[in-house]
Order: sequence, then C-alpha cells, then structure tokens
Amino acid sequence: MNSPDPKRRSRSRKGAPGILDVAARAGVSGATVSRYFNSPDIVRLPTRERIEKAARELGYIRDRMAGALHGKMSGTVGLVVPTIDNAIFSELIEAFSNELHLHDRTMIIASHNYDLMREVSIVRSLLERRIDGIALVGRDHDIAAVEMLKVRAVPTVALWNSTGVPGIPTIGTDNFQSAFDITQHLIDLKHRDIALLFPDTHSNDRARDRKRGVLNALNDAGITLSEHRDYQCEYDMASAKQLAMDVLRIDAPTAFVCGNDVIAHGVIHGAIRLGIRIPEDVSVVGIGDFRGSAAIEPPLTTVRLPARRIGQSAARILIEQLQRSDASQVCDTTIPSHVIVRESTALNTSCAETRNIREG
Amino acid sequence: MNSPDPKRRSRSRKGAPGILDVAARAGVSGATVSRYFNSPDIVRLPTRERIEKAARELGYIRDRMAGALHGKMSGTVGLVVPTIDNAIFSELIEAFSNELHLHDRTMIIASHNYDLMREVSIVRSLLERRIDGIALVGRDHDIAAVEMLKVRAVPTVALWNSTGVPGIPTIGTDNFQSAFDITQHLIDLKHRDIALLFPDTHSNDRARDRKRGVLNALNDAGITLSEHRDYQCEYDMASAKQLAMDVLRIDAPTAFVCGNDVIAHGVIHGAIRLGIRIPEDVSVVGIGDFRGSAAIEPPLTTVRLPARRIGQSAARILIEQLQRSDASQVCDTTIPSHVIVRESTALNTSCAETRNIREG
DNA sequence: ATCAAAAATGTAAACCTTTGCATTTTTATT
DNA sequence: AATAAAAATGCAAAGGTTTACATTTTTGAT
Repeated sequence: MNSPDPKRRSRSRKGAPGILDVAARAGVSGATVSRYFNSPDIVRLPTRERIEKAARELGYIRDRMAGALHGKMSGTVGLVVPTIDNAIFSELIEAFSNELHLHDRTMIIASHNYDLMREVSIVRSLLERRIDGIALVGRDHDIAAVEMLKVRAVPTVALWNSTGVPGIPTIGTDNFQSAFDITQHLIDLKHRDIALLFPDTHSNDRARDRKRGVLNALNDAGITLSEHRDYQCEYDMASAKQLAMDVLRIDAPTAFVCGNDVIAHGVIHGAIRLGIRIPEDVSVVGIGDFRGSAAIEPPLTTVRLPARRIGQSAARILIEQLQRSDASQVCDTTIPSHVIVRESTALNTSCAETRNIREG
Repeated sequence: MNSPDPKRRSRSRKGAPGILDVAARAGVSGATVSRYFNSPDIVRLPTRERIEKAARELGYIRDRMAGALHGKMSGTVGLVVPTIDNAIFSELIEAFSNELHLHDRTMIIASHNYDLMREVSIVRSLLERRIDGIALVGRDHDIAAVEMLKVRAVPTVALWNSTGVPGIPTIGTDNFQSAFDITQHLIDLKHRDIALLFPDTHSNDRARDRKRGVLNALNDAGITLSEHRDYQCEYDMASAKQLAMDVLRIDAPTAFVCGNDVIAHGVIHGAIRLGIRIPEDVSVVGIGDFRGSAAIEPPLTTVRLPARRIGQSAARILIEQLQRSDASQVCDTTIPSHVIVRESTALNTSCAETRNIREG
C-alpha cells in the first residue's frame, strides 16, 4: 500500500516516523500536522481526524527538540535542590513535579549537595538543555549562576525562603519566624536552659535564618545562650542521636531546639535509649513537620513548613511567568508556617520559677 | 569594535551567542568550534585556546537540542519511579543522578504514584524529549510503554527487582529472598505467631515478591499463617502505627514482619505508645534498612537493600549500553541483600518450645 | 449564485548544530 | 628540501520542526 517513496528520510532517529510521514499518510502538508499538535483547534475537524489516525497508526512521537530549535519552549523546567535524599525536600520535589506534569511540562532535577560551585555547573548544564524556567532552593547562590540565568532571561524562582535574591521572586516560608515561634513556645513553657542543635550554617541560608530566629527569641526573653549550648549537628538522625546522648549524659539542658525534624528524631531516640523521658525530663522541638513526626513516640512538637504548597505554588508561578513573557513584577510569596504542639514538650518543672507556680 | 554584521541572527534565543558567533570571534569556522566542544583533542592547541577564549568572553552555552537533532545523543536519561516522596527511592534516585552527572548526563525524573497508565504517558513524554536511555522501577509495566521503548530501540533497564521483564536487563535485589531471609530469622528465634503488614500488592510487584518470600519461609517451617494475620497497610508510618496498636491491643502476635522499614517504624512507635517492650514482648522486622532504621530506638532488625548501589549500577549499565549501541547481551544483575540483626528482635519467650529450652 | 472576508492549508526558509567530504596545513620520512 | 602521509580545518548539506507569507477553501451575506 505505502509506496516506496524515495524521498523518505534515510534512517533518521532509528527510523522513527517524523511529522512528514504523518503528513503524507494523512494527505496533508507537514505544516498542518505541526499545527495540529500545537493548537489542534485551528485545524478543521476532518483534517484533524485524519492526522490523528495517521499519527496513531504510525506510532508517531513528536520531537520537542526540533521544535525548541525555533526559540520555542522546550517544555522542560529545572529544579535545583541541595539534596534529594532527604525528607526535607522530597515532598517539595514531588509537589513541584506533579504540578508541572499537570501543565504538560517535564522536570529536570539535580542536586548539588550544598556545593554552590556545583550548582553553577548544574545551571549551565540545564541551560544547555534549553530549560524554559528554573527553580533554585535557597537564597545563597553563586553570582555566576544567577548571571547566566539573567543574561538569557530565563524565568527563575527561588524556593524555601521568604526573602530572596533581589530580582528573583521567592516562594517559601519565613525561616526566621518559624524558628522564632517554636523557640517562643519553649520559652512560654518556662524553659531557660535550651540547647541548640544546628548544622553548619556556612552555605545553608535556611539554617542560618533559623538559628538567628532562635537567638532572637532567646534574646528578647532576656535569656543568654551559654556558649557551649550551641551544638553543631548534621542533618542526620544517627549523629543527632549520638550527640544528644553525649549532651544528656554530661550536662542535660531542659529543652532542645533542633535545626530540623530529622535532628529532633535523633534526639528523641537518644533520650529513649538513655531512659530519659520526653517531655517530662526534657523537651524537644524540631522544625519542618516531616512525614513521621506526628507518628513518632512521643509525637513531635514542631513547625509545619508546607513543603507541598511551596512546591506547587512555585511551579504555578513559574509557569505563569513562562506564559506571559513580561517577567515584570517580581513578587515574593510567603507561605505561613504554624507551630504544631504535640507531645514532646511540657512545662519545665525543674525551673525555680515553675516550682513557685506549682507550690503557690 | 564588533562590526554590525548584517548576517547575524535576527533575535534567536533571546540574542544568546551561537556557535557561529564564537567561531567568528575566534577566527575559525563553525565546524571547528563544534569539534572543539565534542572532542577537544582533535583541534590544535592554539586554535583550541582561541576558541576557549572567545567562548568564555561571549558567555557561550552550547545548545544540545540542536545537536541532538542529528541523531546524536541528547545527554539526558529518564528515571521513572512510583514516588519520589519516600525514603524507599530517594537514595536510589540520588545515587542514579550523581552517577549520571559524573558521566556528563542529565537526569529527567518523573513519578507515577503506582499508576501504570500514567507511566505510559510519562514514557511518551520522555521520548518526546529524546532521552538516550531510561530506567524503570519494578517489573510491572504496561505493554504500551515497553513497546514504545522497544520500537525506538531506547536502551532500557528495570530497577529494584532481580528478575525482570523479558528483554530488559534488570538490576536489583531479590525481593523474594530478602523477605524469606528476614522471616527465617524470626523463625530461628522460635516465633510462630507472626503478623504480616504489607501494602496492597496489586500493582506493586516488589511487595508481591516480598510477601511471597515471607509465605514461603513460613510454609517451609511448617507454619500456617492464620488468615487474620495478613494485615494490609500502606507505606505510611502513621497508618502502620495505628494498625499495630489495634492489633497489639486485641490480639498481639509475637512478631511482626513489615513490608518495609517505614511500616516497621510505625509498629515500633505504636508499641512504645502502648508500653509494650520491643523486643522483650514482641519482635519487629522491616525490609529496606532506610536512613534512620539504625538510629531508631530500638535499632531495627531489617534487610539491607543497597539502594545506592542499585542506583549507581543502573546508571553505569545504562551508560555502557548507550556507548556501544549493540544492545545485545541483556544480563540481569542481582545485588545481594543482607539481614542486619539489630535490637528489635529476640528469642520468643512465650512459646512452649522455648520455655522447654529455658527450663531444660 | 456571487463576492468579500475569514479560515484553513501549503510552501519554503529558518532554527543551531553536526558531519561527510574537500582542502589546507602540519608532521614525518627520505 | 621534497614528498607522502597524517592531521586540522573549512564548506555546505542535513536533521525535524515551526512559522511568515502565499494560496486555496470555506463561510456568510447579499
């Protein structure tokens, strides 16, 4: 039936049918097929049906790369995170990805392990793939990366913080405020001897903001944090557990405020191992409300950071930016966080002040 | 300085410089610049330096899409997972991604939430992006997806299982064996009344294999699993905790074998809440050895599934397949799993047989 | 039926790089 | 120094789609 047309592509892309094959089979020109795929409504119904049939029969799959060649959008969006392998970000990633899929875009994700130089190389690599837009987690970025994006006018959003890089719209929560609030909760419970477990804040602006929040709350309450109460701890349950056990054995505070929930989980398990009761003997709070924080025993008092909403909003805002190319108004979006009081915190009973209240 | 060459591209890709701009500035032809980027060693040193300088000054970023048009590789590889937001897969993903990055490829990831139809649509979307290769998690896939990949001869690997789809090389662990082994451990400890907590096995072949493993081990030991001991439980800590509490309150078994570590964590916390001691009163095992399983209290006895190694191996094997296009020998790779005995299991003291041993 | 306007379709150039082949330059050999 | 062989470079076509512009078909009003 199909005549051995000599003009057929020799062996392109492993012989996969192209737009022209579909066109020939449907008895229309390539242009029409192209139009059918890009805006079906501008081709007449009968034609449309013929094209659809031909495409289906041939198993045609469009080649977006050839399209992107024309300055057309590639339909891919980049997401750059510090790490994938972490409950912190996986919710965010999934929400972002799903929202993108809903709008027929594909996500390219890459992680740089908190290495800002590697982030630059990732951004370059994404740009080579002609991403339509990009989302960067955090506020700290190398100038080179931001510059490349600016020069090419690639729509960009920064995630996870509420105040961002100037010129880049930011979607996230106020890390400072979250930390402030959860610390205030501890202060309200009369805790005065509070230990901090935070990761290195050098190239991690989220952790930095949070720590500042804790410090400010403490300061406002007239509490001075003794030097040795500022422990450094990675985002890792095992090390947090170990560290907490050391601290609890030698010189237990009445409360811990942790850089995130993973650290808090570690502290809780350390306490359990030592037979120290939470919250009776010591209170623990985290930040993040990760999956599992509600189910752990005791359920963790923490700050709910709406990762899914951030991911979803970010995708939406980015897509909106793509559609109207006037990347004009850069407005930051702050998504509120809430302290969730569960069972890992209690009134400090060892404090003199508290004792007075109890005895009074 | 730069003459207003009328031949310049009108406004391509937002005025970003192309290979020809670099060529002009370096005083060579476009072909040479192209060669410089693809195999630097075939252009002479002085030329090379001029090109590099020009590219740097112009801030040139190559356009891999235009390159891919020539049947050349796009440099992107797809990874399709059931879900990202889950400790099960995030290690795998990260390892896969990192290995790819090492070989200068980019990963496109997508999740289908255990919906095989959506997987088909994802595969199509990836194909539109001209991925060079693809990794699919699991053994259950819609024919349409496999067929599309086969027609286009896209190198494919299946992950996570050890026995796979015919014709697709598979890299993973033996889920059956893992489950068998961990169950055997429980049997060795004289447990006879064992409860199963597994998710719906309908479109989840991993869970199905594991369950079969448990059942076989039980059967081999001459233990018949009473109907009501086969509980269905999602991969979610909170529901596992709730379910475990219900079970423990009404009719406690002496041991739980859980579909994965997340479920096991839930069981442990449920037991803690009820004041039931692990392992003294009840033993618990998981499968997976997720991040945190060693740090939890009590540390979880489980099976270590080398997710990172699977991810890394998969990426390597895929890349190797890309390089030599003869997708000839399809060999499955089984990466061994190991039972890790920690502190959540103990000899069953309530069993008559055990009592005899103790009293004997 | 007729004609103008609107809608649908076709033609061909353009998008940016890669690559086969031709040409020039370099290197090695005598 | 001359020559052949090898290496480096240039020229131009190709790769699959989009799109401005030209052309044809349809629609709606008379």
